[in-house]
Amino acid sequence: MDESEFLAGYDPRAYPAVAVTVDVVALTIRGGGLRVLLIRRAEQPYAGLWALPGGFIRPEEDLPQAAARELAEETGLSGPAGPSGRIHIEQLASYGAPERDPRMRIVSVSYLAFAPDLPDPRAGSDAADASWHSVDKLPELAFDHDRILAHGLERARGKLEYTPLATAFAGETFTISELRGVYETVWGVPLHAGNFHRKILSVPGFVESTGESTESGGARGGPRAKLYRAGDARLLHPALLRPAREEQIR
Amino acid sequence: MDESEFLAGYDPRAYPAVAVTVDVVALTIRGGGLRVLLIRRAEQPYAGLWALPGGFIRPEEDLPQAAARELAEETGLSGPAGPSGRIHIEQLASYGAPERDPRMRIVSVSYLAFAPDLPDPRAGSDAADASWHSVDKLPELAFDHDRILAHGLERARGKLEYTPLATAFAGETFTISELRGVYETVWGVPLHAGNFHRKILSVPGFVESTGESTESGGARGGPRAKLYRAGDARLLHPALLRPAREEQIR
DNA sequence: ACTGTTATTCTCATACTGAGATTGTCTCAA
DNA sequence: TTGAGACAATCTCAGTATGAGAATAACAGT
Repeated sequence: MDESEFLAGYDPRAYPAVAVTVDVVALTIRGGGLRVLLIRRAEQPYAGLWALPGGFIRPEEDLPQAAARELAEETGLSGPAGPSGRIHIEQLASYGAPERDPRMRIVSVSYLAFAPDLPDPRAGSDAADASWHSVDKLPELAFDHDRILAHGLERARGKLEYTPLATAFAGETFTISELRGVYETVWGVPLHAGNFHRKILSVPGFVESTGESTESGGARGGPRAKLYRAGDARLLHPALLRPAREEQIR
Repeated sequence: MDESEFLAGYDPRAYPAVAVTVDVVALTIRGGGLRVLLIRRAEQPYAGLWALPGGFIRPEEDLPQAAARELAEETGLSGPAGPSGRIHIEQLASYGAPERDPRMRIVSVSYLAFAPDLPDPRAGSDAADASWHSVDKLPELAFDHDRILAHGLERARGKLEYTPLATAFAGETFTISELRGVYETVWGVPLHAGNFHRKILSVPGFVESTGESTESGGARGGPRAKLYRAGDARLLHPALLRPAREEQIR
């Protein structure tokens, strides 16, 4: 059945109510680990459990706007147009199983956000608590948010392979080692420092030199490192692939 | 605002009505070209224009079910669980700009479907007409369906690179040349036959030999070709990359 | 039988990757 | 002040993958 025909013949209000929400998988790197923003639910159902930040779309806003607003409400930061200007937001997927919310039919459009070390969240008026959780030791999540989060993590890991988005987790300028740390943290595997260095500098447009170096060597020694900023490439070519895992292929 | 709080305090019916539809970008290869299933709209708005098949989700069905149903209604074929068993369906993205439908707020969850040479569509009771259109010469489309279709095409082209989905466009068994034809058709570029052959056979799990060959040579000559079927790989490693286009990278 | 087509296999030069080693700078603690 | 360890940056080398072209042979049609 086509939209227009439906609408021509029925009063929308007479149809079973469907609500649309956005849920945001917001990732950042803090304390050496990959973390996701979670809020503790104050109300039933799943009161007391942790959940992804999200909420209903408003009548006048587009989906990406709703996602940026929900994220801003929890972190105080805005998206690409905002003051920080360095948050990447992209649509992830939609979930609409009839029983995913026990009260009514809710279709959730999920978004994935990356950003460099974000500040502590401020609990919104509607959330009992909000904080960054290591993705390695997650609490039980409300609704199907565990599935959404797993999808977001897999997307983030994949995106590092063929886009320069790892730079979105780093500061304005960064060293090759810091960038390698981003990859190692998100992928959870150690990388060969020499090969990584060679690769980053050989991919056109990934990074560009600032001409500067760090003020001092590393905390435990080592020479000063050259500083880079994100380049103008939108896709990495050739891609920077994760070590292949056989179980992932079959 | 969180879902539960909203629901605890408000009657959903009092909120602005939102409707959720699924729209399907169904691709097949016919007549040597890549084609998409379109239906001609019978009703306002955009009456007479072509649009992607789609419609409202039903209260008891999940999103993928709704997509499979919409596709089946137009083609008479079902998805992976159906009799044909060879149709691939995956979620594409969601679109929810407030003004994308002039009558009310509609959020559309789009799906992408691939299948081998599908039969002519049967016009549903709700559509004036339905047919396969070459993606190279498309008519004007209703709503934002041009954008959705463009997204679907780009997704399909990308998926051929790192998944064995090209086999979903071919029959149960196929020759390496037929598979190459799928890539050339979807990507719109000629590929080196020898290198393609080497590549396909060297990627583990992409295809497996049936031990058979074609009954006769090609229509215009040439030896009989060996027949293969889809292998058990879910990801191609290493990937089969399109010739890089500089404009795509920056 | 002859010509043109196409499947399949090779060759070879170039590019990319993983693993390991080298060089030199820097921090820290004895 | 000096020695030990950490680390940035570069290099080597073998193995693997890719692009381009060519060779071989089986087949259809004339």
